[in-house]
Amino acid sequence: MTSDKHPLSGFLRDVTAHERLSDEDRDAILALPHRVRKLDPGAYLVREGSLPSQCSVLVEGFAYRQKMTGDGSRQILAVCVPGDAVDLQNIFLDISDHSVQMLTRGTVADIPREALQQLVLTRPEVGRAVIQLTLIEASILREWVVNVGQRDARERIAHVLCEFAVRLEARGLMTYNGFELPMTQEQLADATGLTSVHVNRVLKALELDGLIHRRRRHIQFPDWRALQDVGDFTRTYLHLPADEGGGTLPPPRAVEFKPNFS
Amino acid sequence: MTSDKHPLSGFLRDVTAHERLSDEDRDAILALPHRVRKLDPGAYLVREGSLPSQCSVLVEGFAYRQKMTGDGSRQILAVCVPGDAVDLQNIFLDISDHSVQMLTRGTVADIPREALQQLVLTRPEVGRAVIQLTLIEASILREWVVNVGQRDARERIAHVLCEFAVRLEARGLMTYNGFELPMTQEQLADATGLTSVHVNRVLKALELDGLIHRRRRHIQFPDWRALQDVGDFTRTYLHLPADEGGGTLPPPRAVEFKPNFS
DNA sequence: CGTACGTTTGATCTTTCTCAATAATGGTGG
DNA sequence: CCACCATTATTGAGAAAGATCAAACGTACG
Repeated sequence: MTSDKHPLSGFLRDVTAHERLSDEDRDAILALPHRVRKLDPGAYLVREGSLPSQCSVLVEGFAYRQKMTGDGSRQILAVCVPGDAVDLQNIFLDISDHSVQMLTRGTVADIPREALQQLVLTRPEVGRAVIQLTLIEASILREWVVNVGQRDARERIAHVLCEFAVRLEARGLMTYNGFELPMTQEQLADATGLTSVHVNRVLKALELDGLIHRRRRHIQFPDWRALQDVGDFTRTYLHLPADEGGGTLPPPRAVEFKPNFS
Repeated sequence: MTSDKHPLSGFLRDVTAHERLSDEDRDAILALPHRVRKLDPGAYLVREGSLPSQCSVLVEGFAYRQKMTGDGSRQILAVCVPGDAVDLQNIFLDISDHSVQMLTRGTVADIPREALQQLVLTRPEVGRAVIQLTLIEASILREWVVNVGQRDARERIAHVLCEFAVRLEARGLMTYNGFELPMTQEQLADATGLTSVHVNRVLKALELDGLIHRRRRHIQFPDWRALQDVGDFTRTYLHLPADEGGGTLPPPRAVEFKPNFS
């Protein structure tokens, strides 16, 4: 067990984000049997072609969904953040059609497949909430198809950065009006259908244009609105609960740079 | 009402494809209240941004999911075939993140949202079956990301054709070892993230190489195995029920061309 | 302190897009 | 049944975005 916090609390927060749940339902979720594991970057949570006997919830760290083509190239399909149930897809399907790997070091909680199935099928409100989670994932996936299918390199990268920013902010994972990009430029390339070389050039260009600010892997957004425009980004498809905002990065929180440099 | 066949029979077949259902559950599905409508090509079944009050099931004809970018280009996300519940996504989500339009003339059956919600939440086995349908849709979507993100034009087109062929065959909609492509080359382009001009050239090339045979919109597959190889196609991601076959187009059914021509 | 991995940059090559024009097709009204 | 119109399909030539190949530079970590 990790510290004082219940490993599934992030998951519970996620599940209840869209759906008020009774205390009973909430307790039932927290009472789910689970085993906590620490994992290194690259470790597999799900392997394409396998039948997983348990469903992992990401507790700390980041992971990514991924699928390989016949000639060995890789498409990254989604980035999982803490709280995400990493393979809801596989609760009711018998063969995993893609893999999930850790992006960073982190910890997961494994829940037996049957326990989760039972919970979802016997508690209608929990069922509804979990269905919503999978539908939102599908919505994000649709936007990825659009991103990779219709936008040019600059737009794609800007869009992905916006998506990360908003999703991380929604879970309070933004720092200094920016975030620690958990992926290499090569992984970013595999997520956008580009080459790492080209990703590098585009990042440079975005920075030159004052749309992002990079310091190591930390990325900040000096002009959040402009970046959204470049990336053709609108947050609706994320189906975030507090969607009254209308599309701004929460409180543009006094754009402060660490004055170390430049 | 159309002829002697129950409008929802195709949907029922779909739902029960992966999950044995009790007679009660089956009756409950067929007893769903619904209204049948005839629609012309281009008619909207769902409009992005709207909150649909009912869920349409496609009875006859084809439809497609679609999303527009800010600069007006369109990405086709999926093609719906008869039997598909066209907006399961929207049963439990309040704002549609994409549109669905008819591809051909056809008929749909509209089911009130609440009726379907009730059915899914109160009958665990039906719930499980419907969740499976949405998960399969997500799986297909993932493969589309891969297709558009990692494959070159020739591979993309070949892959999409293979997917159509297998999905149509699974519902007995193949004729003469081929099918009637329900879309223009421009729509095919929007589905693959290419230009209609380029789609045209690639189709020609595929035909020259003896991988497909075109006669009007009817497409046949003289060398089904080779086409799958070119398109890097494996049917696993479709999660078809009878998945013992291993990956061949059902019975290569005595490759017969209409001897009209060439 | 050196090795492995990630980033950055340059030069060149390909695929695919754009623009533009011409031919088929299918459907419609007379 | 035929002429006509609006789509859709096809083809060519030139432009561009992004890929590929190759090398140098940083940085992190054992």
